[in-house]
Amino acid sequence: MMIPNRPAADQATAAHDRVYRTLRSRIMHGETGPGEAMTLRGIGREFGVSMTPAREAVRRLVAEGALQLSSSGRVSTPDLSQERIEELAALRALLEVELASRALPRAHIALIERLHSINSVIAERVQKRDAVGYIRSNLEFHRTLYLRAQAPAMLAMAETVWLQLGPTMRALYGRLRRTEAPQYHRLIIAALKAGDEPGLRLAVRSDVTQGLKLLTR
Amino acid sequence: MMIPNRPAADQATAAHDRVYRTLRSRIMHGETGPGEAMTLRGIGREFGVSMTPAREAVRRLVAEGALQLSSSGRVSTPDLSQERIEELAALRALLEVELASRALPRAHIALIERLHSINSVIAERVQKRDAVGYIRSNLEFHRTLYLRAQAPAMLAMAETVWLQLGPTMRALYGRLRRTEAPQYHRLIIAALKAGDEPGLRLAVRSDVTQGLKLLTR
DNA sequence: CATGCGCCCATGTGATCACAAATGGCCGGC
DNA sequence: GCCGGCCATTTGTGATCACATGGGCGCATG
Repeated sequence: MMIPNRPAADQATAAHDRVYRTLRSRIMHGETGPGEAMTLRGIGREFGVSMTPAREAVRRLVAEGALQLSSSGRVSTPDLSQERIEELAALRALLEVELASRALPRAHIALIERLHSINSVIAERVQKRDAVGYIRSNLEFHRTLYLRAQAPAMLAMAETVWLQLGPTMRALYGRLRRTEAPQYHRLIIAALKAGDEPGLRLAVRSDVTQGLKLLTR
Repeated sequence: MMIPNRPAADQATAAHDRVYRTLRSRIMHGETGPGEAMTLRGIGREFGVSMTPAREAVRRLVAEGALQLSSSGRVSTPDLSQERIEELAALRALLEVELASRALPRAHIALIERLHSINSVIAERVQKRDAVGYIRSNLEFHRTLYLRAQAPAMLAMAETVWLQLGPTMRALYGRLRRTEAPQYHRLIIAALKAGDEPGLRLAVRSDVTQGLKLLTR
């Protein structure tokens, strides 16, 4: 039996939460491919915990759609159907356009500069063909903007959609042979600067659905 | 009418799933008030299971926002702030308008008749001052319509919002001294019959946000 | 060589136990 | 009479165990 040492005040998070967060980050940022299987004992072994916290973390991720349970209880990252991907993209558009719109009146210059700097990180990742890094920075760009919307429930929903799309996104951006930062991010920044709400809505919608388009053809 | 919660494809469900479904239904339909506390051992005792399945069910409900964990891990139904309620109402509007819009081209006469019949059940519940029955039938009305949208992910998100609003809804409709079925449901049905999409969007939006209005004043 | 069958082990599920922390009430002091 | 600290009990967390089941792999057979 493990000795439940008290690691003082720095690590207040429970074990299952640490497992949950790590797995969630992996899935959301495309570090695991679609249909990848995992076992509770395997997770427990990796994190040095028993099956109990592993199970709780997995349950939570299943509830968020980040993982799938087969009929026999086996867990794996979901392999999304074409319709499901389109639906999730539509959800992204719906939610993120609204979030951007709500963030617009609160977007002062410091935010715009921060977005600009994240955008150059994205360009860097793109040139290095670093898919995971690209996805991570791309999501950071969006999250940074949406945080200004002061709408935590809505942002949480958007992140849930990102999570579900995570494993698919790597495959998606893998076949995306681009060498420059996404053009629509520049449009988003421009619309923010100009206070142009219709333009912002269009730019966000385009940015969010662009990936889909090159998957369906 | 019984609870048409799920397609009922699986009857031999695991214990934690039975606990989960029961608690979820209770919370969504306003059978538990806001801020109500529960214990894992208590849940286990009620359902005749150990703490393990109770914990899994609770974790899942926490992930969906149906339950809240205090800093010490105590679980309770959330007591939503005013801003949170408004945000969730905005989410309902956003998602459900889209769902209704997608359902419109697929809404044939049988669906409309079914909605009409559910609506008379609602009227009955209203007259009996049966808050839980009212909420249940009201959600059934919406779910019946949205099922036609063929957008399971979007519907799941809408249900998650209903779940989060559940405990608040009873308090809400408790102070709603109405004696007739909601007028906007009739507008929704009329718009469906006429194939009037803008009218439908407006009617759904109005129906969904009406409850909020009488809470904020 | 291909195919089908059966067995073994890996895997998920749920119960129970040990432990630490928080909670709530009780008692004593002021 | 009121307040504060102390202790018993309740509660969540995580480990371990017993059990049923499904999957995969090897072996036998046509």
